[in-house]
Amino acid sequence: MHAYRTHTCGELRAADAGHAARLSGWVHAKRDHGGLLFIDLRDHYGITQCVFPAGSPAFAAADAARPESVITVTGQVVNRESVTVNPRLPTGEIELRVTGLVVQSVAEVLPIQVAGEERFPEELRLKYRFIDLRREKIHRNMMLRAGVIGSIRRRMIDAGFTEFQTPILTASSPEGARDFLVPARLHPGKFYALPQAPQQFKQLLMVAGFDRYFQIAPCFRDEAGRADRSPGEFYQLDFEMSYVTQEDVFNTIEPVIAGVFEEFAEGRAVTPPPFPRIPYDTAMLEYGSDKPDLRNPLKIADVTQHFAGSGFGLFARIAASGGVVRAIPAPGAATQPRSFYDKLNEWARAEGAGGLGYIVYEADGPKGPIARNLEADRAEAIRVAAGVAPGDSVFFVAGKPDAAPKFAGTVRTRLAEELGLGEKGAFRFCWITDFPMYELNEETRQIDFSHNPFSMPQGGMEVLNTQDPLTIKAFQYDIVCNGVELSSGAIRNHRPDIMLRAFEIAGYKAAEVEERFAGMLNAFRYGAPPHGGSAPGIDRIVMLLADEPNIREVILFPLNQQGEDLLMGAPAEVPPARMKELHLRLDLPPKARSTP
RNA sequence: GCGGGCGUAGCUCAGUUGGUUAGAGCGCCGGCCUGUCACGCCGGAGGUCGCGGGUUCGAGUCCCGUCGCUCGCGCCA
Repeated sequence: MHAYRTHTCGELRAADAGHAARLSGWVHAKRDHGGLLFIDLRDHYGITQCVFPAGSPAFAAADAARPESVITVTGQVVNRESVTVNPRLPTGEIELRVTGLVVQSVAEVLPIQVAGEERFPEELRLKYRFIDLRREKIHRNMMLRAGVIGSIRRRMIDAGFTEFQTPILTASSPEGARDFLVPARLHPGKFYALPQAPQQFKQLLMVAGFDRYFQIAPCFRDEAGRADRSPGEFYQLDFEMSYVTQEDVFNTIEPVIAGVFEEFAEGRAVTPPPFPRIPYDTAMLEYGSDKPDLRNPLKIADVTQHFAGSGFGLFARIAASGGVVRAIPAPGAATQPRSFYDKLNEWARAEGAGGLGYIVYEADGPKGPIARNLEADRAEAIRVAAGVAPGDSVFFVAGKPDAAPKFAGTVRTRLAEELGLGEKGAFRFCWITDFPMYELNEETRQIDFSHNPFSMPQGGMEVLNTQDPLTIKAFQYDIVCNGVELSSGAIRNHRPDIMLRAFEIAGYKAAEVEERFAGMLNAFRYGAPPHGGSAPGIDRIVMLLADEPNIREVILFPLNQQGEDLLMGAPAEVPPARMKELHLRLDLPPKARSTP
């Protein structure tokens, strides 16, 4: 018999009864009945109940076995009597009657428990991640992650993409975040940067003629974490394609994304391709966000014109001074008590809004403080614009054109929650397209790139030379699922002349651009195909599929919010000899110096 | 960098208006129990109430400072 196991702990069935078997695993739970003792033995594959009758040679060893110790048990597979069958275990029809037990490794008292569903502080879970990862839910999350990555890889290869590994030790990339730097021993005073994304490399691969590239790519950014954003490092499905339009990119990647989600959806609905394409301006109007959650059926309408010059003075004045009024429908809310409206109004003030106006459309006409001062035909026009019927209400957000639409989006989310309108158990995808190429920096009053400076402006060189920069759209797009931004991508600017002009508009001198992006610009001067791509976040995809609110639940060994690895003790100081070798000397702030 | 929340036993948490010896569940240790499956029952050990200072006859509780964790803003696709 094999030294450790003839079967896994998830394998034995009624058909194995009567046979000898050997299992190895962790002591998941132990139930001592005096004359009879049970051990639930657990491994990666499942749990098998092991029985130790009183007086058997293994009984004493089982009695002494500690939870989470690793043991090997040998015995006979026996059918359980019908009343003792456990239908919740796949192995529940049988048990192992143990004749021999060997302890392979003793576990000390555990800082966190594996069995059960108690919640433990994240700090402890990360410090003892190797124990935490034994727990059922997170163990399953990691297997889901591996399955998702495998599925993505198969589907990308089937779609004609080739996987390449791009450098980890590289130069600072222009993504906009802070770089992680690595001192170069052979070049005193110089540093490598870890890639924020393989952006330039994948574009160079297109110039090199590989046509369709992808990579499950590690990306490094020295920025703070969030619940849905891993600090330090994360993974993207990075891909790029040559000779494509924006629609070609969408049509190629949609079946991959939808296919992966369907494969792991477990009954949850998935938007079938083609995903809705929503222009950025429309998204900001109708959803008040550039990452709308389409499970929420509510759509915002602009009703500024209906309040302009109306009898409702407050909104009329806002409209007259260049402000906007947005209407958010509240289906069926006409029957809500007054307290419902008061509560929301109070909430809106707490959120920093002036308030939250509303009209209740009852069967005999519009009601409420606004309706009392508003002309009947205007109230009716608003009802039509908001797409509501008698029995519904409409809420209003009024204010400056930059802030009001976004708060309308917040109200849209809150109303769907209050009214229980959000679709459950579904993955609703869309593309947000036509992002503005430039935006006005409020502080400096200068024109900045609003997203990626390397995307192609819609209309090319001509619009750059003729159009107001703030009205120019880029071939830039995001893929959004359930209000989560999964990726951003673009058709790239592969023309050095257009790129230099695009940078010139944002205030960059040609010499500066030539120097900073020498590698890519140079490559584009020797025959570059039109190309584009995107890079959906792997961690966020798994997070959605695992239905986890926190990205660290789908990462094996995540850094904490302070960017520390509590298990391995990183970051750490380095010995003086290494510092000398690297020609580095510390110049610490007073606070860090006094830290032990 | 800024703001909110939290910090009491190994873990999860309770602790009233400031008042005697700070509690419960899980875990741990010991005992009982032959059909449990997060077994059950009895008993026990275990506490610098994050840390420092202050107010008070008296502080887990009030005040100030500080540290840590977490969520959010800034930052970041």
